[in-house]
Amino acid sequence: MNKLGSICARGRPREFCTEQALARALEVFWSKGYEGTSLNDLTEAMGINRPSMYAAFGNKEELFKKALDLYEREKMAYIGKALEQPTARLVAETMLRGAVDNATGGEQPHGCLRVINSVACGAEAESIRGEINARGKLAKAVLIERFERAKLEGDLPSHVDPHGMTAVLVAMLQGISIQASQGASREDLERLAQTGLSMWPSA
Amino acid sequence: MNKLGSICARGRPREFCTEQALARALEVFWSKGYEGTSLNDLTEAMGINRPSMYAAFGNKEELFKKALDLYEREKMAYIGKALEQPTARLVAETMLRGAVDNATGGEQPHGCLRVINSVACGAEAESIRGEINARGKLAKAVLIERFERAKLEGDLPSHVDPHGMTAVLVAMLQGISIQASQGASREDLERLAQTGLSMWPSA
DNA sequence: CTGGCTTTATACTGAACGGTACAGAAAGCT
DNA sequence: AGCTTTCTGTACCGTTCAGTATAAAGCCAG
Repeated sequence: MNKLGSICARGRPREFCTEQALARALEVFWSKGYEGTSLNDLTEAMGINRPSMYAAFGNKEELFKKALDLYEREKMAYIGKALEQPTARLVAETMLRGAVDNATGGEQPHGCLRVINSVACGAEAESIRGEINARGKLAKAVLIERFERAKLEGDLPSHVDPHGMTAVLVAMLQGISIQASQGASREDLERLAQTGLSMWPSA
Repeated sequence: MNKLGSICARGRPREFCTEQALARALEVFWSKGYEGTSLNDLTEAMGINRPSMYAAFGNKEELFKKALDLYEREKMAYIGKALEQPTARLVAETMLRGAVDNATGGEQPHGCLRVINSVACGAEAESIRGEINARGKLAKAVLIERFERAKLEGDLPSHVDPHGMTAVLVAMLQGISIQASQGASREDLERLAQTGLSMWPSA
């Protein structure tokens, strides 16, 4: 034990930065999806070899979840900002613009990590899909609550259905994600967002 | 050669119905996606063994494309009906309702075969994704043309952007598909469609 | 019946997958 | 120094994948 009680790094020190490696892993998962990413893809992008990855992150699934946490912290921050907006319309506008920015931020447009993996393929990814759907359900509930408040505050007409409104907005966000991963240009997506916004009910 | 020139089935006759087998394969692809479906899944569902499948359909990829043809012929017929509707609003309504019906037709709701596989994972499915995106692009072009006509005919306001309108409608259809595959109920999806329709611009 | 043709069924191939055993290398502790 | 602890690199494990070689089974024409 160290006399000073300091964190003593015994044994050979790690030769890579875990945060940087996680960021690299996120990039790969983001462009290829969970199942489409192999351990070779990951270790190559992370610049480490397999046992190091297992020691640092557990396994492929845990690595993905940690990458997903990072993704939500960094790339989905606009959702938090959106919910703080004063009107329902501004909530929607902030989310739509955030989704477009997020989808077209990289070299070539690619869909939201969540949306991509919520429809993943094999039985291998069942747990991943469950995790993502749970997080999505939570976000939906928050949006519904926000739109119910908007009705009370009068910036959403009384005839609208908050559940339906949320489902439509989420559908637009999912559409942005899918069309981006299908190769839509930034202009295409901006027209989608703009038109969707022009259809938003006014109080 | 047969004297009568009739189709003479030489050799051992096939013991299964190809159309029925293809329909079974479609069911599996529809619920598991292209990459999520293994040859074991397929042959088990089709009730035949591997070499029979290869002899009858070529390989997994060709089998999928034939299943996709069948899917579009049977399950996406509503798109043709939609385009024939007299107004843009009715086009949208027919498509939205058709998508909801299609997604909730089976035992449990599952997304559109196209949407599911347009975001498929690995490099294995690159060709599949290309095929699907090409077909989707075509459908989008037809919709844009339809909405341009609607503007000329005056049942869509002059300020709307047909490209944007199409992208929004397609996003709603994709959203229906994704939310269905995430386990949304029929009621959820109907509220999505209803609310989306209530936002449709009136002439 | 015999020979030719096609579908069956079994069992296999090579490659890729996620995950790991093991030996060597690099640091701190006593 | 010598020991312990942790990380690195290689080489491997068992499993699953799409696809196929091979031979038996079934049907026709002659």
